[in-house]
Amino acid sequence: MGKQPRTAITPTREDNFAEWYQQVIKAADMAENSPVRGCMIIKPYGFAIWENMQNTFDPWLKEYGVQNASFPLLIPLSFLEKEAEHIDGFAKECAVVTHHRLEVGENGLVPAGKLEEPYVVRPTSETIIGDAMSRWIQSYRDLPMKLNQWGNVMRWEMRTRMFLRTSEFFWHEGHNAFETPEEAKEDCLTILDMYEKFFKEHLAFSGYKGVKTPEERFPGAKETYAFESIMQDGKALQAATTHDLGQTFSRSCGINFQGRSEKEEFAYTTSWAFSTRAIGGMIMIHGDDDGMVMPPRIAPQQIVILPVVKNIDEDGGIFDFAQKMVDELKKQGLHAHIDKRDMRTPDKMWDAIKKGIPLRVEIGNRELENKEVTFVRRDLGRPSKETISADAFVERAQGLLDQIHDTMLERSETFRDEHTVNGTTLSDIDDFFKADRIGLVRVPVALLNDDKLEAVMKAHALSTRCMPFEDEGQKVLIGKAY
RNA sequence: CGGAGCGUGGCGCAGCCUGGUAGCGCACCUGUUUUGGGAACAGGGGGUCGGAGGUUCGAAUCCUCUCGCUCCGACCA
Repeated sequence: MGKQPRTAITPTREDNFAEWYQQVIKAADMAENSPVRGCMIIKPYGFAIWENMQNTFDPWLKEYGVQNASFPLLIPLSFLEKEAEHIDGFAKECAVVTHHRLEVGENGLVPAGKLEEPYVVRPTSETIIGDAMSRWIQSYRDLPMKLNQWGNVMRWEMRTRMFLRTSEFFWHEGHNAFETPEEAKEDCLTILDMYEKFFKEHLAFSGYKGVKTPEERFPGAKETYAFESIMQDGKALQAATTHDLGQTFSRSCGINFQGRSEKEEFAYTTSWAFSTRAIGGMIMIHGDDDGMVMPPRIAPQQIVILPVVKNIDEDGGIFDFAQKMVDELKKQGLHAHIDKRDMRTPDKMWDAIKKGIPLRVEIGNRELENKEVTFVRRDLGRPSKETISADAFVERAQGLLDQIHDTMLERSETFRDEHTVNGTTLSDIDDFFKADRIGLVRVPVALLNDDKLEAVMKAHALSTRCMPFEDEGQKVLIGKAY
């Protein structure tokens, strides 16, 4: 191939953000579309990110007293019917299983064996977990009960986008039950804090913790809390939510128990989740025009070593030298590897760049002679190129990764701050979006009662994102969202 | 579900208007020289044009129906 474009990804973010997003996923080899409508294939490099998220977050849940379990993929239709609001929210997007057999017909296989009662492929599991809880909880002594499952759900979305909205997606869904409403609320806030910690300290996401407006609440919830993040195109992304379900589901599912006062009582339940959508958020927050920029603590590959050799079979000792480094780095728990593929070095470099590997190390004869390495930080690019002794690199590696994380988080926070503007009136909102500015507008919650707000929101395809805790419920963020 | 666009080797496209059984770039394979920010030359393999039906001596090209995908919108993790 001849001249390459200035950036590894075409188009650039500025030129066409949506298309750029797709191209980053493709270039990093994270996922691709599948033969199934709205469902994607998560490729090994993409799935490794999800596995790392699980490996990080799951121990935190266990520490908090949550136990993992697994509930059926299929939910009896009648379960969904139990909760009116819940149905309103999900009925339109349910895949339904109506048969249990295939027979050979004139035009191929046809469904046979019609089910008495259809099953719904779970869009979320409140009802079936609630049903189990109704049997498992008999006494206040059985509370609190904290359950979680890592699994997949299906929502027949009209329009899908890889990672951000697919018909089938992976997530974890937690379902807790408590004796009192205070405990349930406390649970929601505690888990929201865990989410914030996870997103900030591991994915380098900035965001706002806050309460959802009634329109944006989970169907059936008394209150929904969210960690709301902002993407480089100014749109908000709900990265994680916790729902205070009050007694809605305990009443419809029959989660009752004998209380301390010997009376029959209904439990207070919560549910909470984040999904593979977080990967989409990582791309849109951190990615640049050369592709993915992976947050170091979640990166499947943190350090890649590129041996710069003339001939892969005559490396002059570079591989041994590099392998010793890898061994040392691995002792520190770092994910380091040598790219030994039979490819040209420049192609390996671009591959590492597009995959967003935080630290790229080059070792050629120049380095070998002096026991040195040359490294480049993905977040800063070429200007960060440095040559230091191999020993020093091994010593500094963890610190460098931490610095990369800090830089990425700081960038994200700066972006959030620069793209959140304060307003006081409806026209502040209108003017902002009329001027094609990107970001969120923070306005007094009193505006929510203004009759004309709806028209303004509709005109610019806006929604209320959340009422940030930091504003003590006095302000609401309004903007576009994924 | 409304609007727009598109389905031709793995990917991106041209060909279609003015029918004559397929072409380009990248990727891939072989060889030589290369390899520190996307290599060069030479040779080579691979598609029947989303699907069905129709018109025609003949269809990727024309007609009808259908399926699917992408983007914008409404809905939503």
